[in-house]
Amino acid sequence: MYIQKIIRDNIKTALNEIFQFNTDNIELQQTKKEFEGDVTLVVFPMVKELKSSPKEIAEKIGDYLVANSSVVSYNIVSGFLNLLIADEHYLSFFNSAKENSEYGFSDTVSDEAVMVEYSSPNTNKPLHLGHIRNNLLGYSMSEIYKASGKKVYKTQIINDRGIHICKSMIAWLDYGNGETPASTNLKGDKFVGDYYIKFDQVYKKEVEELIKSGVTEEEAKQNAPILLRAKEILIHWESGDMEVVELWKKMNGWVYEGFEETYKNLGVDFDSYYYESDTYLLGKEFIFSGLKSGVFYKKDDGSVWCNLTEDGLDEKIVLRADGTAVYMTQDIGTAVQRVKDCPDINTMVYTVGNEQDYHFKVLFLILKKLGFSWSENLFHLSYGMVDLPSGKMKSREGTVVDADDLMQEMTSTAKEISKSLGKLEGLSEDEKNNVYSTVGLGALKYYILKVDPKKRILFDPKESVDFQGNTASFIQYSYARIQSILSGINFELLKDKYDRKLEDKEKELIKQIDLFPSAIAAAASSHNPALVANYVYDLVKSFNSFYQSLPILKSAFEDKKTFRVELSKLVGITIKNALSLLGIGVVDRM
RNA sequence: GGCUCAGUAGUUCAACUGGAUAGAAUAUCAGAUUUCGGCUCUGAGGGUUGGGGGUUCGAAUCCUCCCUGGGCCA
Repeated sequence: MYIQKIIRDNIKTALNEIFQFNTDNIELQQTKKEFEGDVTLVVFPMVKELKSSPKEIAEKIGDYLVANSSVVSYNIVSGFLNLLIADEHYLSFFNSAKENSEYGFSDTVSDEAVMVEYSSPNTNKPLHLGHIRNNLLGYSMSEIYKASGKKVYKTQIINDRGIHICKSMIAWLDYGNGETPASTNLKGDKFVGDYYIKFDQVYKKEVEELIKSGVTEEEAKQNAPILLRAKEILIHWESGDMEVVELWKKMNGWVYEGFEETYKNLGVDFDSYYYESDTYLLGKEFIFSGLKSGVFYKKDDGSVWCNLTEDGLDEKIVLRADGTAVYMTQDIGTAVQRVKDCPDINTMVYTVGNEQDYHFKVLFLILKKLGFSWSENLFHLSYGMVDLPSGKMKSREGTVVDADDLMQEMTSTAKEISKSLGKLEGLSEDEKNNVYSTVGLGALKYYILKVDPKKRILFDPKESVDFQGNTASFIQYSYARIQSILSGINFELLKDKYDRKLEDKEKELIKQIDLFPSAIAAAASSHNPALVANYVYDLVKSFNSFYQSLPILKSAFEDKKTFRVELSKLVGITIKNALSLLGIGVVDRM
């Protein structure tokens, strides 16, 4: 049982008994260092309701708590009630948590599931830095939901159809000479991506030549021969032309192999996959039922629209005049399909960049108007762009940071640093490589996840490999240090009873550990992994302060030493568990 | 033009979603230690929270006008 929760309950009873007042709005916070106490109740919010002065209310609650709970004393500073909690309370919490290697994770699983969509790439080019942020956010949120007791489905929708893949196809037909990823020793997604680039080069050249021959720029852009042929392929694909479909399958297959490798390296995975080629025709049935119920209306040209002006938005097209689907149509259909596939879903999270904020606002509103019960619990996990110092990333201009290259770079930087520290003697080559990638990728993941998703990140590769400061390496290092402390301990000599007053640093550390579950809950409800990242950083700082001022001796068998060793161990478990929610691993030595 | 998100120490980020004197790291500076400077400790300075106005016991946070930047929509 967690300390803050117990105090919260105690205060509730106190309010009920003294004032016959019931509320869930109890504002607790950690007491600031300058004041005496452990937990602070802010009494201002109840002043109005209770029609009494803050001081009077605080006194009454304080007296009640001292008499009826583990609060030993209190003080009041202008409407802040600072409560001092008995050591035994911390010790009993500590005793119940210390052997639990799953500490912090919920041990019950809700019947209701949340589906998290992330990654969702196009199949014409490799994953880049933007996808990395997307994947890390999606994966991390999934793990955080799980830890908070939710059942989770991880999924993605792959944009496998359309003109972009046809461009790669036509370029491969023209210039591929029958080469394959295997024959060129290239990763499948890179291989296909190269033909997309090839297409663009040829296209630009053709446009230039057309302009020289006297055609206007606009016309040239639309009528370049290679583009016309790509469009033709798309039409063949849509009519189910066997030859085209086979080629399409083959090339997408290469891409998927490449993607899987990247996902594996990044440490993310999925429970299911949706493909646009399966879903792009979905959704029309709901347009028709929406027309009947008056949610949508038809314009003279036959296109179908949704009027959202009453909700402060504008009108939105949901079906084209020729009866073909737009993105909105598909997304409606896909959402319904997902609930059909997994009936226990009651929440869906879409991890998509903030350039689509408006799209999702509209989508959620339309689903609500169509009357789906689950539409109340849709969330767009929107994130800012990852910029480079040199400017915005554009796939055609070659300034993208490729996901695989970046991961490789991070790993080799970690290798250089580890080598110069030289603490990995005696490990096998495999073990060493594991350390390098855990540290290198950890640095990347933490650097990205510690930032509020809404904000844009200026990604400076140089700075990201700076291992000083608020970084994963710093946290991983603390974990490794704890393991090295534990490795010298004879656990059979340890005592299991501690009868003494806690020292400040010890208490501070226990308090910090105690906050882990609430950090998870907060991260889950605000859809923000950065809260977990900041939590673990604070924990490590508390630990370092504890570690520096209180000796932890290797031959621990006295009360004090035993206690500190076991406390360090629990800190290690907590760090490991918290990092795992961010997809970051730990190592015993580094 | 309309909508929307962001703006916090020199820099990168926090601030438990309205709570106490806005905190860390990094950079800078000053001490300590010594092996010429690097590593490690200790400490200091650094802020009109983009700007003005409002709401209340209390505002970085909420409302309202501007300014700057990003993104959508025509």
